[in-house]
Amino acid sequence: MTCEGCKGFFRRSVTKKIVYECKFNKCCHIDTFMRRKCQYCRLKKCVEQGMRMDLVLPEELNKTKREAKAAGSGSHLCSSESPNSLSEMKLSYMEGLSPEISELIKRTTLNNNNNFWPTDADLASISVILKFKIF
DNA sequence: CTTGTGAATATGACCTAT
DNA sequence: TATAGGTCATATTCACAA
Ligand SMILES: [Zn+2]
Repeated sequence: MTCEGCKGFFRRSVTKKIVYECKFNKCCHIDTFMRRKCQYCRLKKCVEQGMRMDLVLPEELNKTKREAKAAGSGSHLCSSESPNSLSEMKLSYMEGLSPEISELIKRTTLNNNNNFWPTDADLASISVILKFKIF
């Protein structure tokens, strides 16, 4: 649940993978006025309040979706290299990982119900996960 | 060092889609 | 119906000339 402003801000931030920077101490007070003054702290608060980046359609997938729609009725000529599903896309990030890490990621993000999300303890035990852009 | 101006970016209220 | 992406007028920031 969020306002339209933060909804748009969050979506733009995630899809474009923008990395903001706080000009102060990463602890700016965010309200309807100040939210426009520090994007870093705004995004930080969005996450703190529970907004999840994994609920934003990754740009790469969104692109194939748009292309499919733009193609109109004739759904031919679809020789795109882009992934056709979230699972397919996430799998491309699995290459080169140890089987243990790979399995852990699969179990926590690919096949299970939408409500499951790793706890801080889970994340701490697999800091390697932070390397993935999609997170 | 101020001010004006137009381009580039970001925002958010409203809309559409599933 | 709930929630996510799309739209685009408006607002803000930026670059640079005067
Ligand atoms: Zn800040």
